Amino acid sequence: MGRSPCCDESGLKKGPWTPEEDEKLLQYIQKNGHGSWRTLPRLAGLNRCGKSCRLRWTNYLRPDIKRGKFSQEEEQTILHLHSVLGNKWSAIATHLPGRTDNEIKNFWNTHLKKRLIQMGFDPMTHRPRTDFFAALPQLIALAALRDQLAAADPAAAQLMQAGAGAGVDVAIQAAKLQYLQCLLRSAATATAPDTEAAALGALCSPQGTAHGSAVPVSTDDGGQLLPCTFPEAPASSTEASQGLSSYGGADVVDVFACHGGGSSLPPLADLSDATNPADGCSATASSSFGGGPSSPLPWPEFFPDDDPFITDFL
DNA sequence: AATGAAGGCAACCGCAGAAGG
DNA sequence: GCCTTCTGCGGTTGCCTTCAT
Repeated sequence: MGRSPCCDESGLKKGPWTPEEDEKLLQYIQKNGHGSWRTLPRLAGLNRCGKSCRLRWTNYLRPDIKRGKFSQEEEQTILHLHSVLGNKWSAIATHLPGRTDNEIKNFWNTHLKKRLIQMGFDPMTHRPRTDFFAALPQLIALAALRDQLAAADPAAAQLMQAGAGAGVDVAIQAAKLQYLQCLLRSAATATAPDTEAAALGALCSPQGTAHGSAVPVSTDDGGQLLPCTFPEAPASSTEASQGLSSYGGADVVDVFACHGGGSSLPPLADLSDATNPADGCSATASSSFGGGPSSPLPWPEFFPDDDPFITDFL
């Protein structure tokens, strides 16, 4: 392009806005409208570039801006829309009255994205991260090593328990939870209608409204999407669920539930087909860890019948 | 109480597309 | 059709605040 940025002009102020500047900009726009952003600063008596004025207005001074924490509903809406639209912050912002694209973007980057990663989801695709399962054998091996150490040398095992061992426990429990979500998703995707709007709606399980919320969102073409509900996942008394919940309490559970029902993306072979050898859930489980055909779950070692994790879940 | 780390947010930068001449 | 200008968007940065040690 080669066009020099408008702010290159020397002498123009940058950085945080002062209350006086805000007042000038606010009064000018309320009186005259913003018109041409290029000429606005001069007309309003501001030593700023037009771009800076526009940003200040759209992200902060606009009277219809809603400030404060994002509600649960807004959070879910962002997650849904991001799974469909990607990083189209302005498009997402149109579905959240009073929220700016910048605010949503910041919220995504500082909260939601991290949370998805912690839960083992790829924040861009909203799918379970395959590397999570790929790393599982190593984690299992570490856990086994710790157990052997415990038998041979309790002191050494204690040391390990205090270090990596604890992390392994959490990882294994997280894997269990994710695996179960995969199983649930397999069932859910089998019945999901094949339309974008319905897929968005199907991001959430239809049952359960314990503290769920219905979030009707519009599609770009003006259509109304199915309202989404966010069921409360079964509480677990295990360390794993406690550990996961500590990332965000009920929020995490809700997000998980929301991501457990499918997506607008093409059906995943590795998720929808539990017998698929490439299945990130079942193949790794059954082939690598020897789940027998008699077991209702492919990972009998990890899902014993009396596992509180399972009993809580079922 | 002091200090460093981490988190959160406002603002800037550069690019792309639309609009106008 | 081409060039220039303007606007809007998404990514990134840097400062301020909060939290942990």
